[in-house]
Amino acid sequence: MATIKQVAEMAGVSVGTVSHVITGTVPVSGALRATVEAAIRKLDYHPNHVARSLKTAKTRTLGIMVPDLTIPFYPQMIRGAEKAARKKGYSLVAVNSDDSVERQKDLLSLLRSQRIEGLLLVVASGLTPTDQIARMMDAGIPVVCLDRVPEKIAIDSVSVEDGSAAELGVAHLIEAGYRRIAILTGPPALKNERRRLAGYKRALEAGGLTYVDNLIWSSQLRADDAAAVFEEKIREMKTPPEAIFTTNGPIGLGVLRALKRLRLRTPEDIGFVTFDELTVDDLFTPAITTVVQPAEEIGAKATELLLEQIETTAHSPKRVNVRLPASLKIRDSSRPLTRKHT
Amino acid sequence: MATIKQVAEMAGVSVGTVSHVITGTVPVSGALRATVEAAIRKLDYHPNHVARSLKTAKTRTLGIMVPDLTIPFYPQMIRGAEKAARKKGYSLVAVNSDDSVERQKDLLSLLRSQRIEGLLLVVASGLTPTDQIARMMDAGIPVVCLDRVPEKIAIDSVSVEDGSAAELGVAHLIEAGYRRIAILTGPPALKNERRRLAGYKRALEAGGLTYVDNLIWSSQLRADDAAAVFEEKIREMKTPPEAIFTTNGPIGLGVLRALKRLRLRTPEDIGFVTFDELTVDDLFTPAITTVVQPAEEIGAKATELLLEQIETTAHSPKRVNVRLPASLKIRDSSRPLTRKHT
DNA sequence: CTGTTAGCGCCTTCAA
DNA sequence: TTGAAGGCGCTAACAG
Repeated sequence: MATIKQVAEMAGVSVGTVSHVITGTVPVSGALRATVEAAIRKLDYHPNHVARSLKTAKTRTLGIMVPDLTIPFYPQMIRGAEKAARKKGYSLVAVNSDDSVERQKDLLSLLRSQRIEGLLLVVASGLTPTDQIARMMDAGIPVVCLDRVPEKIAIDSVSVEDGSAAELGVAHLIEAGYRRIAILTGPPALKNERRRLAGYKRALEAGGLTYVDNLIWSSQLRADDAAAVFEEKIREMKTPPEAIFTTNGPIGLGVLRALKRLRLRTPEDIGFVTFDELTVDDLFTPAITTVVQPAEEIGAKATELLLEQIETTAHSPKRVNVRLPASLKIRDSSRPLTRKHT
Repeated sequence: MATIKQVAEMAGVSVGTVSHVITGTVPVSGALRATVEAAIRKLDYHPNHVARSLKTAKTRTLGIMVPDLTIPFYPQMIRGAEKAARKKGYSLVAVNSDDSVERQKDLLSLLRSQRIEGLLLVVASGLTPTDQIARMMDAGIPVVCLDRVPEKIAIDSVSVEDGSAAELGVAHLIEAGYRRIAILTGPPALKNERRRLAGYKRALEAGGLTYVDNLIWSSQLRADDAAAVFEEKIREMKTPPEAIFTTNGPIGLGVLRALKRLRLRTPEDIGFVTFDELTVDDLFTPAITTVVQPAEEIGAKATELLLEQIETTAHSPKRVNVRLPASLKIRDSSRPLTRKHT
């Protein structure tokens, strides 16, 4: 690998001059610039970011940590983040925590060693060790949380407007004539899940319905778990609910599997609306009505926030919590109810 | 950010000693080790990888470039690569080229500046500028290609066994009773596509069928394009084929869309088998029979190959081209034909 | 075992 | 506009 010194030699100038033409911070005469550039090409020289970073104490690298790259929501988010970062000349190093607090800890440490200048974080779903994050911020590395907003820590965040997004979905079911609407959320330990539940309640109230505790269920964030919980609940009820609302993708998928096993059709036997797209295209059935999060926007917005913090030396103490609106993609699973009900 | 010097000071030892306890290359007495570790914790010290890399000329970082993070195949591949890399203490920086040769060029340059020690590459689908890649290898940075195998360049690669994978799918259709089987491939410029086409032909021959040119179609690698080509072909034929085989996911999706628009059902009106899973779960219909590539394995195997090259200084000149077998996931769209045919 | 020290490649004053 | 030189944080000899 060629070094700046070799380039300087070949061009017959000093390393300083080469550095100047590369960074463009100091003017260099056209003639010299040309010889230098020729040398760069001839040697296939690529400035050593490592050395540059050491010198400038700036890596121009951001970290982004997600729980699972294979959940479609996250690659979309990453794509949004990457676009925003590149626009400002930053690179992204993406890591996935497998939703494990342990791994998250290791990776956080790794990212710090790599001297990322800022972190986009989707926290792992266990009890988030806030001290890890706090230490990062103490060290002057800005952190913006996405999607999941951790509690007990003042931190910038960007996520969907949980409450109104859930309201959107549930209100739609009510409007379609469904009355006994159950909800299956993720762990109540997650703030987002609680806010989605709150949105559900608000929608019911606005629709003149009262919520009953035994229609409010929760499970872990895995499809299998959700399927098991749902099946059990349905089995132990005399009359099943008219519709089910789920607050995220994996759980929605689990419910769908359970429905199949229970030989229940949607919407014929039960109405269904879920957070997050369950499949990649509209042409598959059952066509599920979904509350769609603006994944790319979330990634982009979070990155902008992060870069702002990085680039303004001023340590602004005010926390920003951006909430982006969701949209509703209406499909078959929430078709208006025609049967007679109370 | 604390430095090694501060740690040394607090622990009352030399930087050398601190370095020794960190790297573990030189034994340090238990007592000193303990004080040093205490200092590290107290200062929240994280070794500066940037400085270390500069000194050792090793970044322990691999690059991986894919055309599109939102195609499910690639995140799976990345996951496999990441696991394999982490096992050996390497990190991955993932970038996506948007399938643009231009962007690929920029990113290759960026990765070189970042001093990655090896590259896992899925080439962008235009005319791959092999010189870019060649220069990389000349610079001593090993490259392993995944999925798409570029031509006109001797390079290690890991991908599915294109030919036999296609054979698998087509033979299955034949066995199910289909006779006039059309194929829609991606651009013939891609070697993989040509090999899949060859597999199709082989399967036909083995089944005692002859292939006819007007049942061999190709389109760009985008769903829209595939849909358009398929519709046009179907429209201009007097008798449509009994089945269609597509050689990758986006194209398969396109055909599915076209079928819907044409009001053709599968398998009732036309049998259908495609490369790559079209949806995330089995419970959606139409349930399409697919040739499934071992995505994670491809990523893992490629990484192992790459690391082997990195860690053996010996510049072994022999090229390895690993081909992993695909499996067939049989679903409804290839149900045995019951109608009478020739 | 422990300490000392010379760079790794680059950018950035500072002088010329 | 150009060149010379210090030092970023760390590791790897080497010396003690």
